[in-house]
Amino acid sequence: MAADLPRYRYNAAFADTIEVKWQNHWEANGTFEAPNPAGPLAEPDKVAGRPKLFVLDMFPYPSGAGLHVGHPLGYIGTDVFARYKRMTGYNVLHSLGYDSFGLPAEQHAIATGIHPRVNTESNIANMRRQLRRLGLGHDARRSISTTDEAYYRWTQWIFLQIFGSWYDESQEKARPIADLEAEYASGSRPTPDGRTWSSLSRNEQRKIIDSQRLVYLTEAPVNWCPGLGTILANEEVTAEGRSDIGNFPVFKRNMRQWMMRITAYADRLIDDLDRLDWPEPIKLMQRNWIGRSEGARVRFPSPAGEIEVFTTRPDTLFGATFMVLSPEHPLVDALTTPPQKSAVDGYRAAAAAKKDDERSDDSREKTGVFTGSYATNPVTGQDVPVWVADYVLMGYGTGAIMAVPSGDERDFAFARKYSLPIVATQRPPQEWFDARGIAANIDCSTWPEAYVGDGPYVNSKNASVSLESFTTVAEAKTAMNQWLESQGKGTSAITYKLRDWLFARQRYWGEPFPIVFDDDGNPHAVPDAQLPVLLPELADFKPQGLDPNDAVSEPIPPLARSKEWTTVELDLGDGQRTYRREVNVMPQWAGSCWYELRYLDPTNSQAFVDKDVERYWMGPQGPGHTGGVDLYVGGVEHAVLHLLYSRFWHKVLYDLGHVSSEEPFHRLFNQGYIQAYAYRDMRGQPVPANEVEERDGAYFFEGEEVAREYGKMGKSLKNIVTPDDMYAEYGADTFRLYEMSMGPLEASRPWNTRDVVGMQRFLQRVWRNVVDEDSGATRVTDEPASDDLRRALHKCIDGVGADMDNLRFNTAIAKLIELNNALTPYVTERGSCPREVAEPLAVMLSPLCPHMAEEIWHRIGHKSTITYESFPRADASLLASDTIEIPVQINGKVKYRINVAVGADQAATKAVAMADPKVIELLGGATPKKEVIVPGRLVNFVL
RNA sequence: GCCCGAGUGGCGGAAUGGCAGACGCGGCGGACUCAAAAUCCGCUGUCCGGAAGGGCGUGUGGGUUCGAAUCCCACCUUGGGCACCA
Repeated sequence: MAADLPRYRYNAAFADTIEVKWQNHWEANGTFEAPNPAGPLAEPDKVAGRPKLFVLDMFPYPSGAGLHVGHPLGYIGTDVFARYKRMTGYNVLHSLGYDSFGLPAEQHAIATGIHPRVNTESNIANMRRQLRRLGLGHDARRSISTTDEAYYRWTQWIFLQIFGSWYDESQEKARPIADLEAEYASGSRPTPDGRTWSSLSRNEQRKIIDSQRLVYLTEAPVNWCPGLGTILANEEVTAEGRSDIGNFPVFKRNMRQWMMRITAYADRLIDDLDRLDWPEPIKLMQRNWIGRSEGARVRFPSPAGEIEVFTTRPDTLFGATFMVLSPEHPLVDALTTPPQKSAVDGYRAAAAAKKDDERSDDSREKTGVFTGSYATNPVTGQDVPVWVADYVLMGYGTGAIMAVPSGDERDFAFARKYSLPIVATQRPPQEWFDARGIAANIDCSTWPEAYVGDGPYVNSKNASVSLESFTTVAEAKTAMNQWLESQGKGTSAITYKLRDWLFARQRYWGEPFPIVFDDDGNPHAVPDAQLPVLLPELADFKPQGLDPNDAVSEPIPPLARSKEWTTVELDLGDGQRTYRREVNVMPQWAGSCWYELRYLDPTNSQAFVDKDVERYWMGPQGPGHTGGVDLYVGGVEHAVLHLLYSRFWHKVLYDLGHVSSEEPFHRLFNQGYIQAYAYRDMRGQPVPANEVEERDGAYFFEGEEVAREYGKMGKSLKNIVTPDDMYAEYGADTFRLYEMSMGPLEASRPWNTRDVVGMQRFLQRVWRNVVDEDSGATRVTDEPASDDLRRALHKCIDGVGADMDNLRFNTAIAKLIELNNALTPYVTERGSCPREVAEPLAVMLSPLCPHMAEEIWHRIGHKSTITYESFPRADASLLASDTIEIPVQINGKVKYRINVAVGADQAATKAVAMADPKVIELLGGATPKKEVIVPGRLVNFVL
């Protein structure tokens, strides 16, 4: 019965009382407000003399479903780290804002008629409430939302900075577009057709300039769904080429779109990865996404004109025995001979019906058809047949390849299937033949597969070039590239998989473009004084649905509906004129490309961030350092897109001199995910996970056996557990502690509510050791602790500090539990708790469970917050003991343990071992063949 | 198909070349209680054995080493990512 419980028992109700009390106290006192060196939040005297630390969580979307227990994992981790670092003297900036534009709010608005802003703001309010109750030490003044007009004013401003720039390849940086125009005007840069700048019409000049901007309009291939009136992502298109929603036809076609020239930064985005403190797998994913490949463009003469291919292996050109064109390649018609026409047309029709990822399925057998024509290999002069195959995609390289079956697995399989010639260009090493059980030879008819790697070149010379003196790919590539260039048959080239970023959406709930068009269709920047360009109020947020089968219609986005908004009178230097506004909006990525910068200076109305403030929090920390956020924590799902787009925007801002850091995120840490079990009944319907019982390894719901699966938490799987459930049952401190104790931060793990109670029991024991449960009085006294307890304390301090530095909160918690387990019998026996243990224990606990620590801190007599107390330092003299127990092994197996003096050398250690009666017995009079004695570690006798 | 992770008690995990299983959950036994809950104490990898003690054990099979959960090779399972990228 609750009435029988001690009045000051630490339980959920009591935790709720103190947690809410301290959350209110911290808020009222601005406990976590971080001072800036300059600008509106400047408190220079508080900044002086402290190192800085900028800790950042990935920007959350305020979902209408609210948080489940998986969401705060990273937020708790960064909070523990930030709180720990405050205790070691750092000026820590930690805040959290909301990435609040986006599709779900818009779809909610379409469904309900409620304005997306209303819905978005209530979602944010709910998420703020859930997170506040967690006790996160955020600087609330810095919490911005991308939908704030004061925020997206600067998103638009940055867009205009990018729009107002071009990439100067010679300087390898972005520069203002005015510089480019000045170069044309002065004649230092020739115009494309050689006419003088001043002889061009204004429209001609505009075309030249606009085509070089970092943001530009171009025809780009998209999935156009006229029935929905919008463009769809690949994943929104079904295998049948219809829309997921509404089942309307989808047409793949080119449409005029805003693009961002991220490809201009491809090399820097790859190269600067080397200077970042990121997990290697993430760097690898970015490198692969950018996909830099160095090779050559080679031209093969053919009856239909030259066919250009890109190859990464120009050194194998002598082995190119056929060519393959993508079915969409423009020369296919001209190359197809009359007898082959029906076969080629049929193949092309079949390929057109397939989706790219289907064509990209490597397990699928390669298919193709012969065009009937031959091209000429430019190094051998031989005729090579030209085929069409759907595994070659038009979107990559030139849409045509030279096939070298001896050196490429796909080409090899294709050549075998269609009996095309295979000529070796390199001799594989002997081991290669041995491993495949065939005699070494360069007759590929005996080879079971292609050979890829270094090896002496064979069959690789003509009258003017020979590769046969080379043994490595790199040397041969260089030589072949030189020859191709000297003969005018090709050029060395680098291609990238990365493509420019499609930056327009036919939606309502996004940032409007600060762009207007004149009567000639030329885009102009909206003057800075007129930012932000606000979203117009609308009654209906849906894109205009059109005739579902009209493939050539143009989208009518929601913003186009407001006639008084789309038309605007402006004076852009040519007098007052009428312009029409851009009616697309920006993608959700825009707002998340620079949010970390706004946390630094959230209220600045003069600049997106004060330069001194940016330099302080994010500037380079030494020569060659990129600068950027000191710790960025988030899930691996953003490995490519968000992290690449933000890096790109940041580099543009750096080039234009707006920021001092070259990279936005210096150190990246990928947290794991919390997942959960879900259960389905016989019909495959999810059943409530919290009502499932386990018996003998099987699972039952209402008496019927159900199947268990493991995966995400979600409403539809009926396995959601929310932070609110945890606050009600255990309190925030227990919840925080449990999430941190489940495993290392980077690991994914299953949620198990049943296990949470262990952390609550731990906090109860701590509480009871310091406070009398019946009276609420402190049990802390100034009596000194015993030597043993003091040693346990310092061992704990030493270990916990190291674990916190390395984000190893799970083992830090285990060490704190051990200390408390040592303290418990001590307090039970004496009825009091030594202050010299209670205080450091409270301080060490405070990053993890700040409310209880703050409560204890005040109950034992302190008046100010525990937040800025110094983290305790271990006394080295108390860490060492006089003797140490080490194992004695016989043949590498532990048989016995001996105690030796700390610092004993090999001889002394051996002497102790050999003198021990048990060791003598184990040796049984034999003389060891070998003795391995590692001082301080072990003794091993090999008999 | 390719790339990158991960496989340790009944469960989450600890140990990153030197004592496998810290800490927590669960389970078993005990104390307190009329009883139950809560709390506290003890035990808890597995096999053989009455015990003392011993054998075996980190997905599987090999290898390196005095010594391997840890390093190397091959395979299996599983999670994530994806691009036939020429």
